[in-house]
Amino acid sequence: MDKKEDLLKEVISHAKEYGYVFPSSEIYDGLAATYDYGQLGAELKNNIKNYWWKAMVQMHEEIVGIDAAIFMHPKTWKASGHVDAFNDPLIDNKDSKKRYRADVLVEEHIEKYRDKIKKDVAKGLKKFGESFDETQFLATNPNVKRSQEKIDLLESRLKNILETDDLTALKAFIEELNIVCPISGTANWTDVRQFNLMFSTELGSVAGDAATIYLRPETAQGIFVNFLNVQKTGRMKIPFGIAQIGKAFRNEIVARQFIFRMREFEQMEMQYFVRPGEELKWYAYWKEKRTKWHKALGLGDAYYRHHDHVKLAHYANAAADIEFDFPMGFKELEGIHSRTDFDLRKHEELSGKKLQFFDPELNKSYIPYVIETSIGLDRMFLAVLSASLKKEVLEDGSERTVLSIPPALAPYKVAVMPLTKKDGLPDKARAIINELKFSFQCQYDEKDSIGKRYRRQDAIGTPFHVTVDHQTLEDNTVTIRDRDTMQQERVSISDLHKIIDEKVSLNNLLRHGG
RNA sequence: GCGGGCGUAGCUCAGGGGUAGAGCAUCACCUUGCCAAGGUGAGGGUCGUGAGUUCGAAUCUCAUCGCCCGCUCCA
Repeated sequence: MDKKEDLLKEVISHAKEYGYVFPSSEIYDGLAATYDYGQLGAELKNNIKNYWWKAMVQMHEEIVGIDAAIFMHPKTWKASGHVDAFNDPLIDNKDSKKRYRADVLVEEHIEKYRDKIKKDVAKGLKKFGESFDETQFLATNPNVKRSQEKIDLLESRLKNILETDDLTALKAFIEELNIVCPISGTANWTDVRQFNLMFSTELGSVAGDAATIYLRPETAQGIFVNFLNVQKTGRMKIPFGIAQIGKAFRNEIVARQFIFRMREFEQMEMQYFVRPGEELKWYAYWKEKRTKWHKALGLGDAYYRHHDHVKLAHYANAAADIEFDFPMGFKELEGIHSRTDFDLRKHEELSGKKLQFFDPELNKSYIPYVIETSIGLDRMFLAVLSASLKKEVLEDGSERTVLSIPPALAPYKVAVMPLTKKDGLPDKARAIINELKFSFQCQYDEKDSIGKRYRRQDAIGTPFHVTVDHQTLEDNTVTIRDRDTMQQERVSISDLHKIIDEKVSLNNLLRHGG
């Protein structure tokens, strides 16, 4: 465990040291759980986006991409369920220091009465044997009736309290029911506090005129509200998908673990619209497809595992996570959800617009079912970074730090360096860069010993290192060093482009993971 | 929010009432020339912030702020 924590620390400090990720607003002592992507981080992030976008949009003629606004009509969040489902009343037990959802505590309390009824039924069954009529028993047995009345009463009171958002009453209710913490066994509770998971802000510059709107907590809704626009203008036929990359905002109660859980984060989502009844087929299809996309990167299959949800969100009828072995252990990297027709149906209800597709084969209209693939870009970034960071012990016993980022994602593709900064070698190196820069992100470095420069490039993850030496001036050959094997090869300058392109091009990735 | 840890140079840290230190990094020059380790020199810190004690505080006291870790939510 300690080892794992240290690993995350190493990733964080490496990320900072080499310009991948900086703590946000650092000169003002930082802002909790907010990070800025630096000069190399921005490149890596863009490359990841690119790989995703091309694999999803470019490789699928039935998928198109959009870029919806972060601001959306407030009704959107009413429809999606975020307004109701993501306002959690929380309460802490002062003795055990554990935090609970206050409404869940009450529900669990109510559950006890349900268990009691079950026990009574079991008793009844035992007593009456084969002649036992459960329906009649439930309706007539005085114990059961008493329990049921209690359940009904408590449930309606809870509903009432939740609907009025009366936090004081909720705490009083918990105290009245003598609910205790399962850990400490005490009823020493803090006040109930509301945690709104959505960030609100004001739209409209004149005070008083302003309407409260939210920063989107997920990008998916931008796709759903545009379902009809895209379907009609793109003449899309089911099944088809809409992809989007964009920021989303969640006021997490606790945002932590570096860029794994941030309040401002970026999602890469695709909603795939299918015929009702065919959703589980497509769900399986996308689960496999997305897994392939990940594994094509070559970080190692052992880093991935599936986690199928047993407990499903309010909108889903099947859900699985692709989990990644982060420095903190296996955690969710991507979610594949079968969202049914929940979202479109709700939007249809609240907007009054018909969000359906006329299927000529079936000769009828229906609200499509949706399969969602949703990956956290920042998490993907962390996955790539943490799996790539290695400390190697070389044959001679010395150590090297290498960032073996998949070449297609690496910020710099090639470093070109003169062996010495004399005899015109720098000019020659510059000349090579001036050709390569049209295809690749290049870096020039002439400072320090050549060995030191190699190690610097290893540390930032540049896959190829080209060195110009005196022989270069005679026959136009250079040495090219492979970051991972440290092997060098002497090649002609005119072959450089081909050699590098073969390895850093997205094409190969897309062939295997697209 | 609660509990724990930590704030001294870009990084890692030492120092513990008497005017700020090391290693690495950075920059310049010299040297070397294919795997981070040569030499010389330079720049860089109101010791997180504020108050108190003291002749004197980076050091002691109090407060405050920030960051990190854990706990319930999620991509």
